Amino acid sequence: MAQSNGRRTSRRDIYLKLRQMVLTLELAPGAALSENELAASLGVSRTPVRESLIMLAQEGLVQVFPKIGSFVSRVDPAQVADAQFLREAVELAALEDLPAQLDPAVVEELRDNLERQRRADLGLEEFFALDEVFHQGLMRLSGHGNVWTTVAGAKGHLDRARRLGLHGHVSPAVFATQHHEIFEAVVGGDVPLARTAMRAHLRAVFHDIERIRAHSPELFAADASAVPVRRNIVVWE
Amino acid sequence: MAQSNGRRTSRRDIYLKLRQMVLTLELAPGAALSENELAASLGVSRTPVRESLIMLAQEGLVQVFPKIGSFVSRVDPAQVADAQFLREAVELAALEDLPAQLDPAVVEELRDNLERQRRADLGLEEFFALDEVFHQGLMRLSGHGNVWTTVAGAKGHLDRARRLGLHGHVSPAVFATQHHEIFEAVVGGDVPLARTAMRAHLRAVFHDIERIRAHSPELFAADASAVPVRRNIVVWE
DNA sequence: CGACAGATGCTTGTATACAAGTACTGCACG
DNA sequence: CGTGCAGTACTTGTATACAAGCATCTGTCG
Repeated sequence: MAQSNGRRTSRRDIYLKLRQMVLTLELAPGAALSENELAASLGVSRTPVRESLIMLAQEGLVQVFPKIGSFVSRVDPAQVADAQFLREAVELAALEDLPAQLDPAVVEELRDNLERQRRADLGLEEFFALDEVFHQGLMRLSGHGNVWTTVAGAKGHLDRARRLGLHGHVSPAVFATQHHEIFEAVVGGDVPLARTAMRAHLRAVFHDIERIRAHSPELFAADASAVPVRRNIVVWE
Repeated sequence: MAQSNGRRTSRRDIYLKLRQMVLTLELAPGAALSENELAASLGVSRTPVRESLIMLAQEGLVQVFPKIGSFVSRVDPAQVADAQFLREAVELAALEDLPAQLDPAVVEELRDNLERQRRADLGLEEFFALDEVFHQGLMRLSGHGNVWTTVAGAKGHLDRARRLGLHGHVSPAVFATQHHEIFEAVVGGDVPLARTAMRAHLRAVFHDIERIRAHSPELFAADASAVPVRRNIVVWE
C-alpha cells in the first residue's frame, strides 16, 4: 500500500515522520499544519511537505481545506467503529484459515514477541510496536500477512483512540495476557477458542475508548466535515 | 478515505478520471504514464497530475519509479487474492450484523438495483456499477456502509482482474442471479443461507480470474517490484 | 460603544524552472 | 559485424513564483 520502492526521497521521510507523529499523538488531533511552517522547520521546500500531507489526507489522518488550512483530523468515532469492525472481521477470518502445520519461524517470532511484552519496564510506544507486530504475525501464519497492511492503513483513528485510552491509565499487561491466550489457542490448534479469545481481546480494546471519549471530547470529531478553528487549537493538553 | 471536501480542484478531477481509466482498463496494466504527457493532454501543469499519480500510487494502482517513470501497475495476483480474502471476511461478517428490522429504504433500493441488473441490454460497465452499489447496499443494511470504502479502495487489482475475465466471455447474468439469491436470503432473515450464497458468489468471481491469467499473462505482474520496460508497452491489446 | 468595511496576512492550488539520474541511440573502433 | 562509450532525450524530485480565497484585525463611521 505504501510507496512502491525504497529510493530515498525526502517526501518519503517526511511522510513517515509526520504519520508517526500523528499516530503517536505527538501532533494532537485538531492541530493546524501549515505547509510553510513544516517546510521551514524541516529545512525543505513546500513540495515534499505538501505531497506528504496529500498522502496523509488520503489515509484520513489529515484534513486539507483548500485556501483555509490543513489540520490533523480529530478522532472520528465512526471511523473508529468502522476500523474495529474491519479488523475483527479480518482477524477472525484469518484464524479460520490457519494451516495444519504452522510456520515454525513465525511461531518462534511470536513467542519472542510475547516474551518482550511481559517486560516490566515496557514503555507505551514500545508496547504498541510489539502489539502491531504480534497481530501482523498472526495474519502471516494463515498466509494473509499483506492484508494487514490494508487493515493497518484503515485503523489510524482506532490507533489514536487507543493511545488516548492508554495514556496514563491502563497497563498494557492486561492486553499482553490476552495476547498470550490467543497465541496458546492458535499453537494448540483450537480455532474456536482462538476466535473467542481474539474477539474478547479486540472488544476490550474497543470498549476502553468510550471512557476516554467522555474524558476528552475535544479530541474527537463531532462533525467530521466541520472546519476546525485555527486560533483555538491546543497543540497538546 | 477519499479527499475530504467537495471543493473543485483540478487535482480531484484528474485523480478521479485517471482512477476510472485505470480501473476500467482504458489505461492498460503496464502502460507508461508520463507526467508531462498527461499534463499536456489534460491542459494543466505537472503539479496536479503529479499529485494525482502520488495518490494512485498509494492505492497501488500506479507505480512510480524515481527518475525512471510511472506505470499503471500490472495486476498483481497476490493483491487480487488479498482483496478477495478481505472482502469475503468483511461481507460475511456484515451479514451476521444484520438487524432484525431492515431499513426499508435500502431494501427497496436493492430491489431496484437487482431489477436493473436483469435488463438484457446491460453493458459491462453498467453492470459493474450496479454490482458495486449492490454490495455496498448490503453493507449499509448492517450499518457498515462506510467500511465498504476501505474495501473498495483495496480491491483495485481484483476489480481489474474481474474486468479482464468478463471482457467478451462471461455473461453478467450468472452473477445477477447469485445477487438475487443473496438478497432473498437476507430479506428472509436466513443468515446462514445468505452467508453460503455470498461465499459461493464471491468465490465464483475469484475463480474466474485464473482462467484469464492463463490467457493474458502479460497483464499480470510476475515480480511486483520489477521495473516495466518502456519501449515494449502495449497500450491496448 | 457598536457595527460595518477595507486592508492585511495567512492559507492552499497551480505553474514553472532547475536538479539529478536513467536508458536508449548512434557513432567510432577493434 | 560486434562491442563499447559518449551524448542526448527523456524521466521524476525539488524549489520557487504567482494566483486565488478566506479570516481576522483594525480603523472609521454612525
